[in-house]
Amino acid sequence: MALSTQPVKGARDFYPEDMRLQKYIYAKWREVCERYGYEEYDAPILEPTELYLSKGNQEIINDQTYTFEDRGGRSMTLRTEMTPTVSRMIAGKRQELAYPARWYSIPQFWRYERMQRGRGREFYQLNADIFGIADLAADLEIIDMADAVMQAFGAKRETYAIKVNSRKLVDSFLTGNLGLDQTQADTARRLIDRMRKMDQPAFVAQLDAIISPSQRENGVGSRLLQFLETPTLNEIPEELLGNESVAELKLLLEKLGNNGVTNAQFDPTLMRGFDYYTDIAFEVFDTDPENNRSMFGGGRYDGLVSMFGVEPIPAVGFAMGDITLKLFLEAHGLMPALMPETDIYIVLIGEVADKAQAPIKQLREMGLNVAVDQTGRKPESQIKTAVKKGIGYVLFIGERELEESKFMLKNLHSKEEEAHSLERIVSIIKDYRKQ
RNA sequence: GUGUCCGUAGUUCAAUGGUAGAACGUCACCUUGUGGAGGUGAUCACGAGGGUUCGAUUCCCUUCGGACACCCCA
Repeated sequence: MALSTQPVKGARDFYPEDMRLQKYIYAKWREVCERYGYEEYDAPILEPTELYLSKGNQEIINDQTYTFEDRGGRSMTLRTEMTPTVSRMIAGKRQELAYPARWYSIPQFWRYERMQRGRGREFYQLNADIFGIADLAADLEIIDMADAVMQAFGAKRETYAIKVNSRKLVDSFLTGNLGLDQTQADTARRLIDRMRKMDQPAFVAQLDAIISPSQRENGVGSRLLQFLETPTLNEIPEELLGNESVAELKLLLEKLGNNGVTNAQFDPTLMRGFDYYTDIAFEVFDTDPENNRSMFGGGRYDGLVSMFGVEPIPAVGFAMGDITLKLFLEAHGLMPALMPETDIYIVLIGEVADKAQAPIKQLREMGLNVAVDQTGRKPESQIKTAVKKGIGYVLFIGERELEESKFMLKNLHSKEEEAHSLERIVSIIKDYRKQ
């Protein structure tokens, strides 16, 4: 039986045209991160399984990771997210780093999942984190940067919304104001996370199942519902007016607005998992009703670095995946027309391969990306290859050109052609690149 | 893990219980220094395995792969 030409299930091959888009995305990601002063880092794709276990969810490890034993009997896991890894790196050099540390990375991740739209088993994510700032300023910067990434791809603010919530606020409301115990609060958070996907009666029924009869008599259920339906922070229930998280959220949204990020809004149902986030959390949604999905998000995770047995370091970060981003770009007509990297395709005419080496080399030394056909086929076929590759120019090299040191350059879009010196060719191509 | 749908040339599709066609593509030639048109020719497929059957690409089962939803989403 023949070997399969397909990539492994759930993973993608990046053919050159796919890679071109990928490079475009990475370039934008890098550009924005570096504009905010973030430095790029990377780490191994393999981590010891304990790194993920210590977060406490055995089921995730068993069912949703690529985990195996290496030849030394160690349990290894292909990384499924970057936050534990970057926290490990920060913890490892905590004494010598200059804080605040602003780091970003574009790693590949593997999750053993059932595939569906916008989710494969292999994907890339931009991860950006800031360490060492406990103040709201860090949350502001991260959300502002997440927005800047969307802007860099040409997204209009009405096409996406940034929903913001505070884990601290929700926790203090559930356990403080409503008097739920920790187990109840955890269960309630999971339920709230799904609220937008359920109908109201089903939600209320499940909520009633969580709270005790005496709590129900105290109006716990209806108070929670009232909170969850808060449209804006100005309409927050009275019992939360003094909560400092409310003031922080207000300040955050106000400052975001001042930065021009006008599409950020409070959403009390936003939970964003329930693992390591400790305070502000946010998620960016596609507002298109056809694709009204959460695209990416982030938040504050002040406790994670201390998992390595060192003093905690405050941290805020976000991550956005390449697959969901591509869906967004497609849905909103933001896919760029990408040019091939090759500037010129050399068509050799006659037996001139040897003599053509010198001018070709000169073109490359002057900074052009030059591909030579090399097949010895007739010019027609060579040109067709260049057209198919999407290359902008063809340069003919035959006896005539070599004698005159002027080479016939043909623009494949305009079909115009003219003989030029190598220097002139270089300047024409460099002008073309700028378009 | 559950459910629904789907697998035919490189691609997009068709037909058929009696071993498959087209379009586009690719390659060659018409046209040995010039592409997108046209002509001629060639190339290339029933995902895999098993079952029913005289005979299966077609029906059934399994498996692999794909799409979507649920679950989950770190």
